[in-house]
Amino acid sequence: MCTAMETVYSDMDSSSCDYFTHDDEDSCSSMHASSPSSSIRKPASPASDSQGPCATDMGQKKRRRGRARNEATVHVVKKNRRVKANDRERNRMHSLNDALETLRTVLPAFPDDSKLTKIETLRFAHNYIWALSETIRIADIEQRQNKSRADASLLLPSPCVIDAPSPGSDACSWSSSASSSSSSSSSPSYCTSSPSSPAGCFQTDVLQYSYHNFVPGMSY
DNA sequence: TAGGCCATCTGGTCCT
DNA sequence: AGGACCAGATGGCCTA
Repeated sequence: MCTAMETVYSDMDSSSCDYFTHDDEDSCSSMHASSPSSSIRKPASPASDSQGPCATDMGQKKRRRGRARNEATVHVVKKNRRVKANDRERNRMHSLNDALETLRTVLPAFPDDSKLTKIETLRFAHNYIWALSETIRIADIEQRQNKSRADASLLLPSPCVIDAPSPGSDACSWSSSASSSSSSSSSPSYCTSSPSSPAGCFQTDVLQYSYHNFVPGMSY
């Protein structure tokens, strides 16, 4: 980690970077202090400030030296601003990665699969949402058909048939169970439904499909 | 060793 | 003015 950073910084010192020129000896150390482990950076101490090119002798060339000091100050201000921006950007990317990691925990985990990459996570999440939507849609159609069949034949309604879909109802059982089970563990959520249900068969198929294929009509 | 993935830095742009 | 967001560049690590 540190070696990589050192390489980057050393390379940048030798490049045409405006903020880290060759006379900027402390740029590397200050950047190291802004590593992800510590956001506390060592401020420019008065001692190091006094070691500047114009700190000791403010004699005859006072005006000229004053201007040089101004330039140095502007340089330091720019550098500090850059360091702060880098720190914010790092934190922003970390929060983005945290969100991605949270998304991974919600997605069903398949055995012998290594960690999904970022792009795989996003694509699988898209497909997974599509699969869940399809499952709910199919289950809803199925439920309506059962109800109309029961009404037509004047038979007693099946115990599991409900009149109106509601949160937690059978029509939504898989999606809710999937979300609840996968939120607490990484076990495959497609095993939580009743295997005898056609929707259950569909959900497994559609989940496998969502994992291994692209959603129809989806462009990347 | 090439290629994929990732973390980080950087400068530009937009927004508040 | 400063922060958020973005895309490009760069270099390290890992794997086939």
